[in-house]
Amino acid sequence: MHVMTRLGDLERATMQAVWLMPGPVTARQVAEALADRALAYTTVLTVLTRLEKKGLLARDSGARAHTYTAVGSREDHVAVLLQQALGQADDREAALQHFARSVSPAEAEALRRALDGLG
Amino acid sequence: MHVMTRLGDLERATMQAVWLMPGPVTARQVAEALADRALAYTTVLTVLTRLEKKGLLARDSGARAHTYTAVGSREDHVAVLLQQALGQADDREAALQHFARSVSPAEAEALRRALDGLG
DNA sequence: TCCCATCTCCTACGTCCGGTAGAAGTTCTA
DNA sequence: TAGAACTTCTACCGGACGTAGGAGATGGGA
Repeated sequence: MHVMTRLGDLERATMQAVWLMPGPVTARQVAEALADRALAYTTVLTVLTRLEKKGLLARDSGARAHTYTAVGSREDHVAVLLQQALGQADDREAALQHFARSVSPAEAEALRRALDGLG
Repeated sequence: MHVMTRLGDLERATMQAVWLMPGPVTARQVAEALADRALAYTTVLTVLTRLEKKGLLARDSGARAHTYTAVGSREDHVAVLLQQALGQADDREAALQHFARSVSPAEAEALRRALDGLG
């Protein structure tokens, strides 16, 4: 997965929409999901194309209306973002320690469980 | 610490330089630290000003040559970035679990220790 | 005291990214 | 076959950043 993960607001909202809908999605469906923004259909098309170029969506041009599928899950995406953020650190472990102190108790618990499950 | 805009390459390099040097720093010192980039002095000035506007640096205009100090540590900064990344998640705990599986063993260990130290 | 080196401030320009969308061309369908 | 629905190409605009010059202020040395 490349490092092209810099998303704008609309791009983010588009990804959310795609992640929420099950299976491959058409531009029209995305447009409807983003109906509150009252975007031109072609705007949605453009955004989908850009997201494909960024490697976040895969396009199936088979049918008349092309369909798009998220390449990774939302959690995968966030994991990448987290890794990128961590990449800014000089001392990754120190940064993680700071971070650990900044999460909620429930999140700390979730982290503990995940770490325990690593084997 | 509010939500700061993203940092560009030069801005990031500037922050690194400031974090590496102890105590308040003058523009000239930063310029020297970034000597490999052969920047105009005023370029450094501009970047420092922008970083101040973004809340990452604090300026002391007392002396003839103003001095700049990092508002937070590099680890603080990374912690904020990590929180921001986490903010993209729908299910924060699930995202953390994915993340936990993506860190190195040493980092996992550091995380465990930090979590244990939370009390 | 006077001049130069140094500093700050303001302004600006070019570029890239992201939001937004129209025009034109293609294809399905009633 | 006409119109609806789709795709492709191109474009414009604003904001963020990298980059920097000119103008004005000022301290230190000759």
